[in-house]
Amino acid sequence: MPESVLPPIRVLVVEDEPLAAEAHAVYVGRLAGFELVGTAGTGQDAFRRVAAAASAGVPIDLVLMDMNLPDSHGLDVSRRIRAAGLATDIIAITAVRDLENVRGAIAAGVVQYLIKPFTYSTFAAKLTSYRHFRRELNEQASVVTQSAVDHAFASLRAPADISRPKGLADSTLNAVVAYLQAQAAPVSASELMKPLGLSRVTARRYLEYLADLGLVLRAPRYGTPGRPENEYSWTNAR
Amino acid sequence: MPESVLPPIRVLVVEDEPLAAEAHAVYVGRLAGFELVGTAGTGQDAFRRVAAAASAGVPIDLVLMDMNLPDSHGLDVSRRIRAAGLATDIIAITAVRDLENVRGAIAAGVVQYLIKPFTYSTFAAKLTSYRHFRRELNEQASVVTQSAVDHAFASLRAPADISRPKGLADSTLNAVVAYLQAQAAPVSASELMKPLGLSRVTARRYLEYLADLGLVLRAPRYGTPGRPENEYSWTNAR
DNA sequence: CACGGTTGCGGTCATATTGTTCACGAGCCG
DNA sequence: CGGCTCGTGAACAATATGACCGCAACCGTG
Repeated sequence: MPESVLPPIRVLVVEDEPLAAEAHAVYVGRLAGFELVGTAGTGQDAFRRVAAAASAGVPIDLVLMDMNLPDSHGLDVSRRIRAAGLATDIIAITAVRDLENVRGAIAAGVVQYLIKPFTYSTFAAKLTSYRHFRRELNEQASVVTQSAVDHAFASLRAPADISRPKGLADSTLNAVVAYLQAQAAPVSASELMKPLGLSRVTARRYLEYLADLGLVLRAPRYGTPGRPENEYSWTNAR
Repeated sequence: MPESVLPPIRVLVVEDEPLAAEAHAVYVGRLAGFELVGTAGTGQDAFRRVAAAASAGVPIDLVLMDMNLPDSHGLDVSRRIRAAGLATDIIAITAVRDLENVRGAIAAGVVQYLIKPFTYSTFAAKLTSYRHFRRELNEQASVVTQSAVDHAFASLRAPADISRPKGLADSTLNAVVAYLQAQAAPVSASELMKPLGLSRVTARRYLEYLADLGLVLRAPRYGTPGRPENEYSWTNAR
């Protein structure tokens, strides 16, 4: 079953302060799987861009929305987007951190809430977890089970485990990546253990990590007796 | 922290089928910390009730929204509530489980997505996790931290218990469903084994499962020698 | 027209092989 | 020397496969 490479997630940065806007834009550009489609400085402009993109057939997938805009509040813009029925997800970015705003953000269908100031790693964690969510939904042809839906919703939450190789050693990781890149055909965990001298458990752990990161594709291999074996292949995309 | 100080979460059940509405109402009543404020049978009625309660100063906290309503779609009602800026959370309840609806639900700020039919324990798990979320937010003073917000979001979408029958793998199930949906003509178990690389036994097991769920139709195929072969076709129900 | 033979799928079971988890040990750093 | 990190091996759970038998409809003969 051919698994297509995912198109990048199209992002619009909404932020009135030029310096911050620039910073966010740079951050987005640094992340794999995201494509910056522009920045907007006002609520008006933001809504227009989102609506225009949707009707032009190249919808904006994600908006990084500052709450404090010169002409309106970010929540109002979010509500307008909702009211128009646009299928755009929104991550709120704000220095305001009172309860009412958080509640309001959730009620406006905001997917994540980032409090300024934040570090790049926090930012990256949020967006990565969003990418995770997108990928999981895309892997489903059609959502069939409650567990699949639960999984998708759960990956919208903020895990701190992104890009933090916990329990993984850099040297081993490098070896695995190098071997995968050299190999044209997909590789299974058992096939990895011999050439690299790793145990099955360890090999699988690294492959699984890379798959979660979206760097390798994972697909079950049928046809042999026994539980199906997952095979992993390096994605040359990007 | 004493739980009794919290006011109950006020719930509105939106469901046009009287039997289901009654069942949901009973379920809500059985859960501690929730208070049923009524049921609505149409989208119009639902919106009116939510708006009226908000302006009367006794806002509805949570709506259990059926997606299939006689006068409009649940997502449209959700968008209207959003557009009005009402701080009400929504849990979607639906038998429809395609990708588009799930995406749309998230974009409409839906907090959880329950697939009908569900057991009481699934229902209870979803509402309990929502109650957790409410409590966490209420425990905060007016100023919140990033980690507190993260925590709240996480428990908002915490996965509940699941009940995919054992012996079936999600990835295989997805592959089968995807193939069935892509195929216009009915498919037999043997015909499924080649394109997906599955054995006949496995293919049949998944097809049989989907048939039991009512997602595919099963019919014997006559005219060929040998025992008649069952053919399965995706039901485009809805 | 009746009736046994042929055919090829339906259903079940044992088997194979991996995924997962857990406790433990080896190396490293302070 | 103590604590932390990472890999290993073993035990257990999960899940597809192959083989086997029986069945239900076609297909011949009488």
